[in-house]
Amino acid sequence: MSRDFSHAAKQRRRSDQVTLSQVAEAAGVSPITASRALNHPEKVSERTRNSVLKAVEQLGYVPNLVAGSLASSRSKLIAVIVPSLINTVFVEVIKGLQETLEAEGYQILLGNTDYDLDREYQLVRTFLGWSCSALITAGLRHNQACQTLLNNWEHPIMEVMELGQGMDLNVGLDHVAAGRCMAKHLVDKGYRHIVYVGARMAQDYRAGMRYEGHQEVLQSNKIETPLIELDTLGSLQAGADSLTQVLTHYPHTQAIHFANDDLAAGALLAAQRQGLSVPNDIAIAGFNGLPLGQHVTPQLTTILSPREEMGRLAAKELIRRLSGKNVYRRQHDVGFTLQV
Amino acid sequence: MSRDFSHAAKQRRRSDQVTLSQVAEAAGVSPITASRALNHPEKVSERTRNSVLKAVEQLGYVPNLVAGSLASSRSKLIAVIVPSLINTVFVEVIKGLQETLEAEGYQILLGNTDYDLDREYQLVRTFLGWSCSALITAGLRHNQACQTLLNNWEHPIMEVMELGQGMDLNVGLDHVAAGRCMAKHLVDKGYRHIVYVGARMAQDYRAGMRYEGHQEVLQSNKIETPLIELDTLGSLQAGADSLTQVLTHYPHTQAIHFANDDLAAGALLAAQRQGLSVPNDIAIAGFNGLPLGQHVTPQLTTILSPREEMGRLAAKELIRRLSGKNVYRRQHDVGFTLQV
DNA sequence: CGCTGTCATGATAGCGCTACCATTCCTTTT
DNA sequence: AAAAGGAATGGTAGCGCTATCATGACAGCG
Repeated sequence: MSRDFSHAAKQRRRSDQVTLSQVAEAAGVSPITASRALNHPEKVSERTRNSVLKAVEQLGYVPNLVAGSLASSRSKLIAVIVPSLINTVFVEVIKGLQETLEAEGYQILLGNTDYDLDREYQLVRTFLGWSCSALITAGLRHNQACQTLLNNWEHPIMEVMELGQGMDLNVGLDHVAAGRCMAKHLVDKGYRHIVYVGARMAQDYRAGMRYEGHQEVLQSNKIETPLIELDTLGSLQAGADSLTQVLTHYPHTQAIHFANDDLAAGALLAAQRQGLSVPNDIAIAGFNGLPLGQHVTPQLTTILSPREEMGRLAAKELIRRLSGKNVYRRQHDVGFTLQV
Repeated sequence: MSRDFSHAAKQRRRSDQVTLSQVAEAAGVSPITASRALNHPEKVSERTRNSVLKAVEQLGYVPNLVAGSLASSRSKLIAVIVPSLINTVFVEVIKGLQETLEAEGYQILLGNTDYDLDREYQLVRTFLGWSCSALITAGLRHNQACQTLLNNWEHPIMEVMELGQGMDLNVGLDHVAAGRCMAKHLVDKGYRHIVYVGARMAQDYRAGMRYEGHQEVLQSNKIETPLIELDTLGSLQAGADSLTQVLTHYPHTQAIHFANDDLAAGALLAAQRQGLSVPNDIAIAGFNGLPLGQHVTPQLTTILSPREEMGRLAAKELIRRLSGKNVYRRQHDVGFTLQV
């Protein structure tokens, strides 16, 4: 009869990773004390702490965060979901978030929905599975499944970019008001033939909200509200192309209100190449306040949104909440500035 | 004597999360079969699979990926470490990576080193703790600790952006050659007073490599190689400012070779504002081929690097490796194109 | 008819860590 | 002096999942 090695055979340390127990042994303490030395240094004596840290160093121990998260059902992960990385706007928000969160030791789990709410739901599901400590998502609109899932989730949720009644925390700006603001500016300047150019507004519904504000103002001034909607997302090229389209369809156009600065700058540069004078022959307005807009001549008329600041503020509020403090406000309006 | 409730008291399901066991029970199978139904659907009968999926749906089960990763010591996480998010170049690479990885069900764990190699080491440590399946990092230079850590790591490592002898996989381009290429172009055009403008080249050492190539060509043509180095990272504003600086220090300058397109475009637009004709009064060259450069008039002379493509290619090679196939090559030169 | 192989499923034992209580050894209080 | 409180440490038992092996059912085969 052969010996029973079944138990030994079941040993399955698949990696030769150094574990906390080995560190503990080397430091002459119990595993749990070693854990405390690393995660709650104030709870152990200085002597113990030092010997544990020394052992960590010597053995080249790298904490297994997966195991730690499972045991504590907490993690230093924060999910960030954005609709696009092409649009620099989101990247700038991510930058603000990242800067602030990383300083507090949080890691960003990044997801891109490509403006698809079903994709968003999938990402949320996955991210919840990683027991993230919080979720940051761009926008207030979600599909039903996502809404339900998030309502039953016990961690903070931060919705950024736009302002409104969110699920939990919210930092953003009022896009309808921004659209109104720019439209009012154009009307006040005396323009009466104003075209709005948007791109995939069903997806980028915030551009749609700005168009709503735009419409409101123009209609109350009894002005037509022609709209040109592009299939492609904002880019310099799309902006340049749209200029031709506008001039063909609406030859009397005096001003174009673009959904964003990429489009506007593309059109402005294209206009110059075609020998059109801006704003004498045609006025061009954008949205976002991209650096580019401030460097072209003439400067682009645009609405400046504090994107990095929005990210930073959102991250800060989230951290307050995560550390158990009260948040100042659940809703933050970061506002916008008209830049002429 | 009081009864012993210690066992009951220790029950500590801290969340009311639905577990796989509950799903299994609802579906009338064992937990392990439920696990198989979800992760290896081909290994269970269709009947079983369906009843498990139904139970998942009904109970709103969200898999706990942390537990799964711990048990299998695998995860669908991929760490991505970049030196900056301000520089759009890295964002474009991330975009390429993200697009490809997300399609294969991988999640991106994003880290930003701010061009600090010690910070990079910290990030790597953290990310290894999440048992990522792979690590993607920008650049071939790492500090000693990081190098050691990664050498002992058993998962694929992908180093992007630059080309050379890496630790494992590598996708990038030759920056010295790029610098040489542009310098040669400027010399061939007949310019003899050429200034190189870089920004924080100790950190952004790839810009430094391009400067090396630039120097090489100029020196072999017996041309001086004046250098202006800025403290701030590339931006339109910095480019505009540097133009003044160049013209003050080197009034005879015929051409400026900028470390990147942000700087170059900023200078070009500033030159136009000052009434200088480009390239007659002064020629301006950049690096990267940002869309902006192609829309200003005249078009920016630049070196086009396929950044999104680089990300996509890197992701694809990584996925090949992760799925156990052989990679085509460990090193990929994505090349560059001179755009006049 | 028993032998082997294949397929679907199940039982067991961890993955590496931390929550929760228990214990020890002090110092402080009345 | 005994009781109470506090600080440092340790033992035990999971967190929710999957790897590994074991089992049972059934088909094919000489």
